[in-house]
Amino acid sequence: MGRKRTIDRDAILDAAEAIIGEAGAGQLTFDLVAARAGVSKGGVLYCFPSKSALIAAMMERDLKRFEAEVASRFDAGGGDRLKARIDATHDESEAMAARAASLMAALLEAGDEAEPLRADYRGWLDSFGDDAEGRRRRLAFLACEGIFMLRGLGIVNIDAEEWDAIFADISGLAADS
Amino acid sequence: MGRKRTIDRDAILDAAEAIIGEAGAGQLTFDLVAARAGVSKGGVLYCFPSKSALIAAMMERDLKRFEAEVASRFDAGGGDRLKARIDATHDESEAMAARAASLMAALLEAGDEAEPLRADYRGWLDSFGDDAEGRRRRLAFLACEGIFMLRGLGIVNIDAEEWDAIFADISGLAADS
DNA sequence: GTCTATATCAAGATAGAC
DNA sequence: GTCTATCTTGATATAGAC
Repeated sequence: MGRKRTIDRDAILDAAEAIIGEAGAGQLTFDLVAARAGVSKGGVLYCFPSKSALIAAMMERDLKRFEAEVASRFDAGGGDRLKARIDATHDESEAMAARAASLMAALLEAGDEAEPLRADYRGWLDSFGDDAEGRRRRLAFLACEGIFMLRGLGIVNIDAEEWDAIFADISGLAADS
Repeated sequence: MGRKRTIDRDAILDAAEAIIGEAGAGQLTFDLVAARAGVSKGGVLYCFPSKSALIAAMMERDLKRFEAEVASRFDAGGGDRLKARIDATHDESEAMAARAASLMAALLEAGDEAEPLRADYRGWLDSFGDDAEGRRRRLAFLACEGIFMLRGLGIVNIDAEEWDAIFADISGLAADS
């Protein structure tokens, strides 16, 4: 919260998000972001010294939001973190899902900057026990990721009805089979 | 099979594949591809008029290979196409899987050129019935895609043991639960 | 310390020579 | 049908204004 900073990092991230939402990750350029955020290109680069830094920052913000959403459902609900995560994925806006998937894809080449994301996923995979229940819940987790990515990457279009049906099945598998 | 064409399209695709395999999709440039294939940059661009066309061609070739693999397992095995596909994914080389996932990601912005891929996935989703068995098999399909993408995109590292265990569970879910 | 303006360089794409 | 020369855009580095 430094008093000195007059450029608003969040405003830049908002602008970048808007561009991705409207035109896709391929259109994300410093020129566009700068224009949209009302900052000079150099100013953007001062805050985010490379494109992968910018993308990593967007991803980190989204990841935090998503984790907060999961935590809130976890606290409200029955104490099942996996169920909270599945429900959060189910309800996530299409815009946020598309952004998440394309950011994941964009981070592919970014190496170290994707670490928080990798740690999150590795943690989930390690959280399942080796017994029948743990393995069943791991399948539910993977199915949730599978449909999330297929939709987010634009590989399949899924209407609300199919989406709800699939998540009902995933929840069922996580809960009991 | 045009007699006139002296540039070997497959040789260009081989070169592009080699680059992605060694250095990642981010290093794929026309200059590198041309040098590696022993053709001029213009020659490459004559065959593949844009980068997304080149990527789509790589993807289409990989998709054909994969479908052939599935078909061969389907013919040899017990007549279960889903099982054939799950097994083919399980056994797919890490190199091909990484390429497949990063090509999917790269095709994100390519619009129409990803159509064959979309059609393939949509066909799979539509192939499952609405009864308990169909829905269970759909979950197995999605879990298979989930782990495939998470590994292919480099989001999680999975050793052979974990990989085999997961696919054993996926096969079990597809077969009976 | 924070930011703007400008320079540089790589890479996708095009036009036209051969 | 293929290749060379060239254009254009976007990512990044630098110089210096405030």
